[in-house]
Amino acid sequence: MPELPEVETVAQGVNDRTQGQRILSAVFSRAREPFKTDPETMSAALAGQRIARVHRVGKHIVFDLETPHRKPAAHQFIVHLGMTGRLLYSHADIPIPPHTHGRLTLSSGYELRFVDARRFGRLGLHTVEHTEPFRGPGSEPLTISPEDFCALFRNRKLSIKAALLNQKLLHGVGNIYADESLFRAGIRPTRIAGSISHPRLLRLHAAIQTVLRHAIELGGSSVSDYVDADGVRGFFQLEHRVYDRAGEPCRDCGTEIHKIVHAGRGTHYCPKCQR
DNA sequence: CATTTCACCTGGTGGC
DNA sequence: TGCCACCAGGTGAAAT
Repeated sequence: MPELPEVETVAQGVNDRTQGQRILSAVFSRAREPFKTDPETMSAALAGQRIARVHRVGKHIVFDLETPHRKPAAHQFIVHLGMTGRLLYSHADIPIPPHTHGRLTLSSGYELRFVDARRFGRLGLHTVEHTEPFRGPGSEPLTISPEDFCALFRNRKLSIKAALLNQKLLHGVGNIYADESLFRAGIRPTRIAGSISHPRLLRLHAAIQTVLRHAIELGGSSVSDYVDADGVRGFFQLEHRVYDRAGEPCRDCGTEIHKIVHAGRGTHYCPKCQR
């Protein structure tokens, strides 16, 4: 499932391949609305624009656009991959895969295709005129200061895992990286967030940044069917310490990794290393 | 307001 | 081998 490292990988790949290209046309299927903006409005807003830059904000892929005269466009194009969404940079001759809900035809003869079997992904426009650029719902895990990070959890009565999954606090961390970060920080996922000591939270801040950076270097985790803009899988799943390792020995102490359902999600931890 | 639960969706998987 | 119930989880709405 695409979380921050996977979204970062896709955004970088799309930026490398499409920066500077013009969008000749944009078409979106009407079937059952994976859209925050209606398809006609999006098509009209995107056609003829030039892709100035593609980058990541939280789990969102953000397209900065320019008009043909290189002036900032009125909108940013926002893509959220949900669970199974893919943004594929494919030559127009390549057959269109099933579950393709959107296609941007580019000046290079290639297309950017939004493919999403489970339809949890979303496409939309963010209006830039008269307002600020898209900022996402929460703070950026890779740039938040240690003190601001600790303040997010002060007096919170929910578990640290539930807090990490709440995108309004920290955006970009999902189920895999929450479990992996908590293992590396030695924190039980069910611990009440507000009860964790300051030094331990600082350790979590560092663990999250280390894990996310390492995962980006390896192109993300391909646990279900995640692939990047070129259809290539990531390798961070080989570095997982707890996620999807229920019953296997902890790499640090040999204890069996436990799996429970917590905060509505499969939650993996080492009962000895994480208190 | 803060927190928890649940529906959405369908391909892959495990059990028989 | 084949079939089918069930699981996976990001998000937002509804419930508590």
